[in-house]
Amino acid sequence: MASRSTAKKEALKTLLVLERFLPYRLNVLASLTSNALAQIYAERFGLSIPAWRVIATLGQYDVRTARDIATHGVMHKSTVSRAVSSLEQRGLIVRRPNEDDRREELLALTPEGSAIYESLAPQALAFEEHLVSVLKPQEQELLVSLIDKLSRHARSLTREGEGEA
Amino acid sequence: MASRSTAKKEALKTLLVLERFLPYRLNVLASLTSNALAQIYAERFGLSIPAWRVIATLGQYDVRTARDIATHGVMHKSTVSRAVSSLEQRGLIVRRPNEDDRREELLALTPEGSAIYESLAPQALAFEEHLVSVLKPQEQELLVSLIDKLSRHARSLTREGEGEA
DNA sequence: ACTTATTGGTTGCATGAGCAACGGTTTCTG
DNA sequence: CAGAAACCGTTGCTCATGCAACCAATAAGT
Repeated sequence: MASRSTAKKEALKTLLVLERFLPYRLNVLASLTSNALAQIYAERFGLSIPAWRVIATLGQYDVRTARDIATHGVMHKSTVSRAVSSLEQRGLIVRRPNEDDRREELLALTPEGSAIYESLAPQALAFEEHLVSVLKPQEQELLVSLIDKLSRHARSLTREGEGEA
Repeated sequence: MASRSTAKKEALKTLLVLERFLPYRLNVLASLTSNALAQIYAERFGLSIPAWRVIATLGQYDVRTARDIATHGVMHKSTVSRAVSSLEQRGLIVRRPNEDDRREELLALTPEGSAIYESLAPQALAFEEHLVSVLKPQEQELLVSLIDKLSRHARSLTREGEGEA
């Protein structure tokens, strides 16, 4: 399992160790947590990640437009659009045209949607707590502050602050 | 922009603040860094994330099977399979059947693949360095150790250690 | 040795997401 | 006030990806 240091030709030297590469580590960790979390909202409620983010945002803010949700959840507007359609079909949210600006639609959770939110949010928080329970409270704070600092910086490296899921 | 605390019915209370939710934060940060990094290997070399991981792994280990790469890069085997096909077509890697076990194929970079690796890896490292330059060296170490601790723990919460990109 | 289970890798299928173009509205500008 | 520009949201297209079924090869069990 070790490295064959001398191949036929000059062995190319190891420039980068993937497991130590920060973007890789971040992706792995994000994937792990996303997947674990998805087991909650996908298996139990049939929600996709975007759908879950829509619900979480509406649970947090009561009423928002699709665009607000996209910005807030760092999702593409088409992603949000489809998630919203699907949630509406399932009767979890309602859309109401904004009479002041008829381009946009105000979205809100239905009672059924709220019920899901109220059931899901505590489970999500419990998961989070369980996840970070390996860290000391002090470490938890530190982690969050480091992540935020990095995120702010990373945002400035990309052209914009848009993105995907 | 604040919360309308008293809606028609009982306003549902905010249970979860998305921006403070760790899995969300991790996803945002991972997306930001992935996208920024992808600008390097996608725009300049036309590589996808899986392709880049294959190259990085082969650059690191010289010779591996597809399965090794999948495990190592936390990718699905079908993802790796397709990435490998595409890289082979482009002449960046070669496959050689393992005579000892003819189910598997040994993969290695071609000179062209190595050239890309040798050009790309330093750029990736430079990007990483630039990214973490907002953190003090001490903070960088801390971040990595926290991430690793969390990753190990998260892995134990999922059924397996497989995943996606 | 023969059957059965396991493993490495590929591929068809369905889903999901980004992109870009579009329709309908509002705002900005002259 | 008319035309251009910006903006919200939708949709067709394409591509990436996870899943599951599958083929070929090896290992395990009897």
